[in-house]
Formats: sequence, C-alpha cells, structure tokens
Amino acid sequence: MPDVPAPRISDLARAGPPPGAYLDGLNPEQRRAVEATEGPVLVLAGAGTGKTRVLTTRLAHILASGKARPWELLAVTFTNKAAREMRHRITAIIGEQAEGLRWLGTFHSIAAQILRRHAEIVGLRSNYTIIDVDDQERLIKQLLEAENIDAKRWTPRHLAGLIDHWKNRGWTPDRLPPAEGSHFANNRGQALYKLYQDRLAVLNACDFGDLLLHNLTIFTTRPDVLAEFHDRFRYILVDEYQDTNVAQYLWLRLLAQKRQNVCCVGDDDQSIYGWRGAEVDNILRFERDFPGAEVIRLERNYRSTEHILAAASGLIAANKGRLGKTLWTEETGGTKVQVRGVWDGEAESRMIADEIERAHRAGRRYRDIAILVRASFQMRAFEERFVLLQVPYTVVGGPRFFERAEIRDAHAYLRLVQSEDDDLAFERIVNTPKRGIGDTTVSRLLQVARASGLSASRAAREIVQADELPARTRTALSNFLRDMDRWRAAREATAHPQLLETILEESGYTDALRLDKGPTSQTRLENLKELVQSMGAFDTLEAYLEHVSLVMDLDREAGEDAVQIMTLHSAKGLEFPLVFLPGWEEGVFPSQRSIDEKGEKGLEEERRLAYVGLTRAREEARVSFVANRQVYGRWTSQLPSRFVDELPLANVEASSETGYYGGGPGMNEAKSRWDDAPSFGASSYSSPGWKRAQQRGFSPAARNTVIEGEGRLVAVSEPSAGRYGVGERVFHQKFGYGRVTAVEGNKLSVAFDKAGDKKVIDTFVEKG
DNA sequence: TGGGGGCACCTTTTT
DNA sequence: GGTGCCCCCA
Repeated sequence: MPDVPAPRISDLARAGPPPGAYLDGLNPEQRRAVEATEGPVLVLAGAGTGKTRVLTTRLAHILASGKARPWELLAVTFTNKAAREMRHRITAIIGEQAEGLRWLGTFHSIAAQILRRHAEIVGLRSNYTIIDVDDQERLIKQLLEAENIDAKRWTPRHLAGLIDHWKNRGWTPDRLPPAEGSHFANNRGQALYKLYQDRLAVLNACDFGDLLLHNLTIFTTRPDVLAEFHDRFRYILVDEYQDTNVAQYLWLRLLAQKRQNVCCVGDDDQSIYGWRGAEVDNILRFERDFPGAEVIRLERNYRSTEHILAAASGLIAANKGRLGKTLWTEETGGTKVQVRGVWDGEAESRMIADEIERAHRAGRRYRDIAILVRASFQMRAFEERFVLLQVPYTVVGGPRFFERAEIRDAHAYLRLVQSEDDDLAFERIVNTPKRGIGDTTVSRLLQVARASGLSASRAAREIVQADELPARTRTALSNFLRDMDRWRAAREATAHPQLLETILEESGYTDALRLDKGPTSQTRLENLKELVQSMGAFDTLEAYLEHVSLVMDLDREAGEDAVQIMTLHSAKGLEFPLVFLPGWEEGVFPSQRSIDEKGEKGLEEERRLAYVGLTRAREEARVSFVANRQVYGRWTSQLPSRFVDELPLANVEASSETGYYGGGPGMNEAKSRWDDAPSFGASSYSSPGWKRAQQRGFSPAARNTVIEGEGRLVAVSEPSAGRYGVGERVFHQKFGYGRVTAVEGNKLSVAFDKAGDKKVIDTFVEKG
C-alpha cells in the first residue's frame, strides 16, 4: 500500500475540498469494496491487497455519506489488536467522531456487552464474571471428581476442549447431537456438559465460548430482543471472515438477516485456524447464504516483490476447494526466494544468525527481520544463538501476561476482595503462599460448602467457628479470613493499585517470591510491579477486572530494534522486508500431527500456513530445511518439506553455502536413493543425510568423539583434522567456540571457551 | 502438610 | 530435553 496518509474529514471540511476525497488513491476494486454499501458483500482480499484500508475507508464512507451514525455500525474483528488498529485508522480519517463507534470490537467483547444487557434471559446476572481456561479446567476437574470419573483416563483438559468445541459449533447441552457426548467417559459427555453449565450458572460466571452461545440463545428465544438489534445495527462489517466458527457465523447471520447490509472481508487462502473451530466453508458458502451477494476480489498486491508473490501463488495453487484469486503486482524483479538445506538445526540457526548480522551490517534494521517458525520448540535454537552473538531479538507470543501464575494469583486476591463468594478465586489462593491450609482442609471445606449451599468463604467461617480443625490449621484459616476482611474494609479508602500492593505484602506473597531461589522469581516480582502500575489506568477495580477478563494481554511498546521471532500463526497480518522461514521439513512443516488428525484438510491448512509465511515478506524470503533435527531431545532425520518442491522453480534460488545438500526444488529426486542409506546401528545418525555427508568427504567415523577432556581443553578425533590449523577458531556443536591448540593425525586438540568434560559425543566439528 | 523424586507429556492461539 | 503433576514419605 503506498503510504499516502488518508486525509481527515475534519481537515477536509476546514479546507473545503470535494466530499469523498478520502477515496483518493484507492484502486478500482478497492473503491468498489468501499462504495458497495447496500446489500451483502463479500470482499476476497488477498494477502497485501490493502484490506485494512478498505475496511476503515468503508466505515468512514458510510459515516461521511450520512447513511448511519457511529453507534449504528457493528464492526467485528477477532483480536483486540485488530480492533485497536481499526479504531486508530478510522480516527485518522474522521477524527473524534470515531469515539462514537461503540460496537467496534472483537466478537467476544461485543457479545459480552450484549450479554450484560440481557443476562437474565440465560439465567445470569448482569455482573457475571468471565472465567478463563485455567478456572475452567479446575472447575471441570472438580466435577469429574464429584462424579467419580478417573481424571487420569479422562482429563479435564480433554473435556474442556470438547465443551469448547461444542460451544464453537453453537450446541447447548440440550442441543448436543447424541453421538458427540459418547466419546467421553462412557457416554457421559452430555451429562457432564450440563453439570458444568449448571455450575457456571450458580457461580454467576461464563466462559469465553458462552459469550457467543448465550447470545445465540438470547436471539433465538427472544425475537423482540433480536429485533432491537436489527434496528440498531444498520451496517455490519466483519474482518477475517475466513476465521469465523459456526457460532460466530450463526450470530452474524441472525444479526444480518433483516437488513442484509453485511460486508465480510476475508481470504480463504489465509484460513489457518481450522483446529480451533474456524470453518473455511463459511466463506465458501457466503453467496448461498446471502443470495444476490456481491463478490469483490482484491488482487493487486502492494506488499511483496514479483518472485515472492509468484512463489506463494504457485504453492497455494496446489490446494483444492479455493475460491481462487490471481494476485499480481507492479513490483517487478526483486530477489528470488532462497531455499537452502543444511545439516542440522544448529547449522540452520548459525546460518540465519550470520545472515542477519550481515544484513544488519549492510544497513538493515533488526526490526525489519522476522523468523517465522511452525512451532515454538523451534525458537530455542535461535534464541540461544542470538544470546551468544548478542543479536537483539524478541519472541512474540509465549505465555501471555495475564495468564502467568503470579498475575492470576494477584487477580484472585482482588476478585475475592471484590466478591467474597468467588469460590474459584478462593480455592486458588487460600493456600498461596503456603500458609498451612492443605488439600485435606480445603476439600473438607468444599464439602461443607456444597452440603450447606454456602460459598467457600462462608463455609470457612462456619468451620472456624465449629472448632473441629487441628489448632494450627484453624489459626491459619482464621488468620486468612481475618486478612481478607481487613483488605475488604480497606477497599473503600484505598486506591486499587495500593490495595493490591498492600495485599501482596501483607499476605506474604512477595516475601515468598523473594525467598524463592528459582530462575523465574525475579521476573515474577517485576511482573507484579508492572501489574500494579497498569492498574492505575482504570478508574475502579471493577473496570480493571472487566478489562482483564476480555483483553488477555497488555499493550507493550514495540519501539525496540530487535529481530522478531514468532510462529507463523502469530505472523498473520504482519509484514517484514526480510523473512526467514526455517524448518521446512516433512513432519515439522507440514506438521505430522496435522496430517494424521485431519488428513488432506490438515495438509491444505498447513499449505495455507506456508502461504501466509511467504506473503509476509516484502523484499526477501529465505526458506531452509535440515537433514537432522533434535525434537524433544531425540535426533530425527528429516526430509525436505513437500512445500519446498511445490515452489515454482522460476522464482526460487537454491544454494548450499553452509549445507551438505544441493538443496532446493528437485532435490527430492534423491529421495529414493536415501531409502537405502546406511544405518549405523542405534546411532542417532542413521539418517539419509549421511549419503550427502559422505559425498562431502565425511565418513561415519567422522562423527568426532571426545576422547579426552580436562577443563576447557579437549581432544577430538576427526578424520579431516588436517583441514584445521593451530590457532584457528572452530565451532563445536556441543561445546561452542574454541581454538585449535594442536593437530595430530586425526586428533584435534581444542581449547574451548567454555568448559567441556569427558564424554562421547557424536557431532561434527566445523570451521567456525 | 509439603518437599522431593519418579513419570508422562509434548502444535498452532484468541478471547 | 524440560516441565508439570502425582504420589509417597518424612
């Protein structure tokens, strides 16, 4: 997208330009997608075709042409980030009028608002709490225990997953197809689902899936309420439509059915969330569900160079069941997609890190470089390498701030202060930090609570009064209750960040962390500090807790110049000048599990993931694969991904600077020969890669063996030792960098920078 | 009650 | 290989 800042309407009004000037700079298709406001519209927006610009301009256009007022627009996204981005960009066009966009947000936040208004219809009160996955699993665990179901064989996580799946499909317990519940605990799935929902109702709580599901119940049982929303929402806009699940789809269809002014924007080729319930079919059948729908294709790509685009398009062409788009660009030329094969994961990370250093020296900023991996276990090799070379990097994703144990503990304290009857919060912290109230006491307490219909806190009071606990436990419990009461009393008079600080200090939570010698305790303390700070931005404790449950992460400033390491999934929607795509090996990418579980469908989703990866690149994309990879500590031999061979030859350049492979397309020809590659007993290196290694002059014996080691000096046997000179820097896969101190026949003595010890290892020494 | 050892697990992720 | 969980023992 050429970077023409869109003019603000307020500016235009002042300067008196012709109305509609914000449409300038749009190409014909984009313009049509903006102006086709009446009736159903499906915008098929390929990668890099200016989708967000179209979305925001369309909203601005509806407002500017007076067709609707801000609060009459419903605009849904999947992530908070996307919602923020959209609001930000609309504000840039129309100014403060954008503040009136009350119904711009994620599916869940909008559903939560609707549910707050009509909670009573589904048996909740409007101050219901939204529980997260952790609470969900603990609740289910209790249910399983109460029902005497073996939680080893039937894990809470499993049932939580099933329930989530059912909710994504729009099934309430009474609407669940009988076959669905039969897979869990001898046909008790449905009954357990019902019990779970009942329990949530008692707690006045709901989980994420419920937000949408309860909305569906409200809309279908109360036509009057639905009609109210039909009146309200004149225009509906949906981003990332290919990622909608059945429940979201039904929700949209219900809301859109009257006015039909619904515009869905998406790309079937970028549907990568099938495993969590997204239905590509929703996009494929749009025209059937909304007869007379206009379909607009955005095919001009403003992001990538010709070769990158052609490589990505060639790859995705192997998928069946696409709506089909032909992306094109005026950016001719550019570099071809690089494809390289290397020996193993460490060689791969070394190669990529070297190239990043080179690119940086040549003037490329670190932040313009991204490494996109299939799974997070692949990240570690890069992190280790970057730490060693002192290359700044950030890992995007990872454990979310609000999901960290210490943060949730803090929240549990706050929730319990806020509402004494929050049993889930009570259970979480009654013995955190350890205060001598063990499992026996807690389960006894819960038993009393259940028997008498009291909340856990109230039951605890009863038990303390009843004087039936051992003295020590009784004191501990009554101290805890006394503390809670004190904090509750302090609540009115104390600002909520201070309240949390007080609680953390007085409960002994921070002290326990300070005493903890674990590697993470320092970070945890810092996280808690950050938490206390972030609370200041909210007026009340209620407002803060509400925010936390829907927005599961903090806004972090992204100003720092660092290489971005992330999964392909979290890269969607982003772009970088230089993109590395490591680990293109069968089984890793495409992921074996994906293929095993979903067959051809799974494979196609993996291919879309590859497509997403390639299309993130503006200028350069570099794919790599290895012959040997350690997965969970085990050496495995790898074949290049089929996706490597699916890249069109004309747009690819294969090389083997560092590797043992010729690499690149066509190299799978060698596959048949690899099948009879020698196997060396139980050796980790029974891989087909040996063939190549041999061709490069390494024999199996070249697996060097550390035969001696004392402090930092070790000798290794290495047939090609003659290639090394005394004083030369070498890199050893196990010991890192070192310097050659002597060469004697096949023996290489090396002083390593870090200590090594006597140990037989089976890796190569390479020149480093 | 809670610490330590043995053992099974192990994609992708948002809300 | 690293981690989280369960069980057993002190």
